[in-house]
Formats: sequence, structure tokens, C-alpha cells
Amino acid sequence: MSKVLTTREADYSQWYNDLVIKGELADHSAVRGCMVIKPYGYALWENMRDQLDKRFKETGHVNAYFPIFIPKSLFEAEEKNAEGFAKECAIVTHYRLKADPDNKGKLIVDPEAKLEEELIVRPTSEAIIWNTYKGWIQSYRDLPLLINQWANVVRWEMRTRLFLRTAEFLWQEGHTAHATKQEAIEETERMLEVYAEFVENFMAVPVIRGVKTPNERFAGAEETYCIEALMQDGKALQAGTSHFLGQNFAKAFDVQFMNKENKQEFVWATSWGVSTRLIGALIMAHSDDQGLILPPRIAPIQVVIIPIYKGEESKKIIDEKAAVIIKSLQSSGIKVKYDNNDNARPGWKFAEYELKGVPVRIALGLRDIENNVVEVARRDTKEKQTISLDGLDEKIISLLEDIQQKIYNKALDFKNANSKEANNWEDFVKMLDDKGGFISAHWDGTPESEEKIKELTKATIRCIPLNNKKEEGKCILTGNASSQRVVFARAY
RNA sequence: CGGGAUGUAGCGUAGCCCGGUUAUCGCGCCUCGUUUGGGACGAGGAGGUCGCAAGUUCGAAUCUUGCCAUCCCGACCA
Repeated sequence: MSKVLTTREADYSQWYNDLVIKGELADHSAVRGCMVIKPYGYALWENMRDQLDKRFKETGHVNAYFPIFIPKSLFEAEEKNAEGFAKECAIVTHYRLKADPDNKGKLIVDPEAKLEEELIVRPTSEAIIWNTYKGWIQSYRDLPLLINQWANVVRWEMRTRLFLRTAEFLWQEGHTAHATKQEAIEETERMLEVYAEFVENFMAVPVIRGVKTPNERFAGAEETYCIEALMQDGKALQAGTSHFLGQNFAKAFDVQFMNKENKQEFVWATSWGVSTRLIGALIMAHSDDQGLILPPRIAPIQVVIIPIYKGEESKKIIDEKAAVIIKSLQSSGIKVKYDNNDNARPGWKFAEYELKGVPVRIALGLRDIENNVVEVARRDTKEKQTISLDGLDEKIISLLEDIQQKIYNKALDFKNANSKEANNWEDFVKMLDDKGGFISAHWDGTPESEEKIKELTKATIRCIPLNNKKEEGKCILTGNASSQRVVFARAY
């Protein structure tokens, strides 16, 4: 039998695409650069979304929804932001089609229906939201304003990739307004930590927390905080960002409030977001050649039960026994699926659920029922064991926990093994070409050398880690003095 | 958007260079039977705008042009 997936040595991209498509997460769509998220993939997204949403609410945020269309005049109000996104915007210019007089059955854009002002399909919502906030904020009593939106955005990227960079993607974007700079910075840092904890504890992907260099900053931000994850091919992936926007948007949209001293002040802003790109991170961080490996805490199906029977009669007995087990597992809060589809044989189902990354598989046959046991297999290590049905729920719960931990530890070991320090240019280049990974090196702090390094090696500064230790050294490129190391990597 | 490659049934493909009857094969799908502890077997069957459009030709999956999509390399990308 041939391998289900191509090996990553042969073609990492193909391996990744196979995981997405054969793992039933998403498909290419007929629309350029867009994807269709399939039910299984969407269920995964919903689980991630629910966990994040819960944390947003715990930190005082509420959800709202703003328009998908942004009038051009609003969009261009914050100059840097507009400039940064201008090259990748989809634009609505007309509002009507009409029958093509020269081509029966076809439609053309009605030239009569040209919009007075073009509408930009949001690539991000700062503009429309800050324009709205202007009407909501008058006094310090209206602050802080802590709002999140779950939405889709469109960025017309040159080159797209399932989940990682699609033309349209799903995300959440938090937009907050504060009375003081300090408070806004605290919010920015708080939300970065919310992301970091979610990605590490639920997605089992270890990250580096840091800030971007000015070059890599969000357009319109004073400071961009980020979490960076490492994929199995040694490339880095930006998994989430949290921006301190200063008063840039408040000034651009004239959002002022009256402080306690009866003085008008501009508010301080933050924005932060994570997207369906996280699913790409999940896939590339954990999966193997047999398919996806999903962490139990966010897996749409945590346990799949596969009956093994001969003939209708034994099927019935097993169905009944399974029903009891399922009810019990469900009452313990476990997401369980029973696949007694008669069309597929057990071996096929085993492979299928491995491809989909279901953490635990239980096989249940007549001989198990006789012995009051089940066969339990875990996806991460592929180990199988026969365990007693007595106290099954507790055993499964602790098994799921163990899988969650093991997956994380494995990814952490990988990240640690592939995080190195380079002290000269030769080593630096060699490390990048060899295994990639996070490379910690000195940089003189100038945009010029950052750019040059990127040009020469394709590596970018992923971040300056938070709480970075100060260390005297010499820039890897120029040899100029440097006060700290920064993290380089080739990235998606 | 530049360079390269690709597009044939749900998936993977042969055929294309050198145009010619009814488009090849495997998997999957449907029916019946035997099966069921790691992707079952037999027999029969269904399924195709050959990516789309135009052109050349008596005749186009095959040649030409344009467009669309996908992949790779660039450029681009908070």
C-alpha cells in the first residue's frame, strides 16, 4: 500500500496541502486565493474560537459587529494604516449588473451604477471602528471601551496558501480605547498573553513572545507585540499580534474624551487579532505522515469508537454496548463519535481517523465485551493498549490530558532543539540553510542591516523577545555594537 | 505581478511531442454475494463540457491565442 501522504523531505508544501485536504479541514475554492472550510475544519475553528472568546470575556471584552465595507475616505484617514494595506485591497466600485446586450445570458457591470465613492472590503477594521468610536466616546466615564469582533477580512495577497494566507480569512479583531497610555500598553500586553496561553495550552504550540522591529510593525501602530511559533520544516510563523496604536487613530478620527480635569484628550488605542492561520500553525507544528495530530483540548472529535463485528447479530450487541460507553463518556464531557458505518471496514476507519487527527481511538469487539475491556489507541504515539471498562471515563480523561501534554512537550523539544545562537555570519547562514529554526543573533538596530540580512538570507527578525536579556555584542552583519540579541528566522 | 510547471470522472493518472472510430488505468461510487481486530474479495454497473473561451482544420484532449485556477521560485505580505 502506498503512503497516504507524501514525505515532507520530498515536498513539505505538498505534505501540508495533503494534510489540509485529506484531513477534511478545507479545500481549494473556485475563487482565487480563497478556501472552503469544511465542516470538520470549521468545528475545529469553532472550538478555538469558543476558547478564545471565553478568555476575551473574562478579561472584560464584549463582542460587536461592524460593516464589511469601508468608504475610501474613511479608509485613508489614518495615513500609515491606509498606505500599508493599499496594495492588497478589494474594492467595490459598482452596485448593479445588467444583461449584456451583445451576449445573451451574460451579465455586465452596469456603468450607470458606479458608486460615487468606492467601498473598500475591509482588510482590517480600524478605520470603520474608530470612525464609530468617535460617536461613542465623550467622557473618561466611557472608557475603557473593550470590544472584539469576529469577522472575515479580505487581503488580496499575491500568493496564497490554505489557512496560512488566503485572500479571505476568518479572524477576530479586538479594538480598545483607553484614557491613558499606560492602560493601553497593559491591554496590549494582556491580550498578547491571552494569545500565548491559548496557543500553548490549547493548541500545544510553544511560542516566543516578543515585539516587532519598526520595519515589521503593523501599519499605524506604535508597537507591535507578537507570538512566533516554529513549524516542523524550521520556518517560523507569526501566530498572533497585539498592537499598541498610541493616539494615531484617535487623532486620525478625532476621538477625544473629557478627562476628570475637564480637559479634552485623545484616547489611547490597541488592536489585536488572531486568524484561521492558527489552524495552519496547528497542522504544521504537530502532524506526521499518517495525517493530522490534533490536541485533545480543541479536537472536534476527541474519541472515536469503532465497532468490530461479524454479521448483524454481533453488530447489534456491540451497538448496544457502545451506546452505554458513549453515554458515559459524554456525561464526562468527552466529545465522542461512534462510527458503525457498515460500508467501511475497521482498518479503513483506523486510517481515516488517524488522517483526521482524532486523539484517541477505541476499538470494540465481541471478545472485548466478553473480557470487559476495550482496545485504546492514541494518535500521537500510535501506542495501543487494552484496558478494563471499569473506570473507563477517568482513564480516557487522563489519557487525553497525557496526549495534550506529550504533543506540547514534543513541540517544545523541537523548538528548543532548533533555537540556536549564531555569533558570526558564516554560522548564521549555515544554521539557516541547515535546519532553519529560531536563530538568536546580534543586530545593530538599524533598518538598513535588517533589510540587508533579509535580502541576503531571506531571514527576517521575527521579534525581540519580551524580557530580553541585555548582552553586549557585535552585529552579525555589520559588526557594529549591539546591546541585545534578536530572533531571526525564515518565515511563512 | 515576473519566471517555471500543471489542469483529463470524487481522487490519482495514461494519451498530447507526431490531430483520426467508442479517451486509458487504478482507487472511490452503485447493485448482489462473501466479508469485517490495520485501508477486504468476486461478479456486474454507473459516472467525462478532456479547466474555460476563441481560432486553425474535413476532423482537436492533442496545434495556436487569450483567460481562469493550482503548485514551485521570486516579488508581495502587520
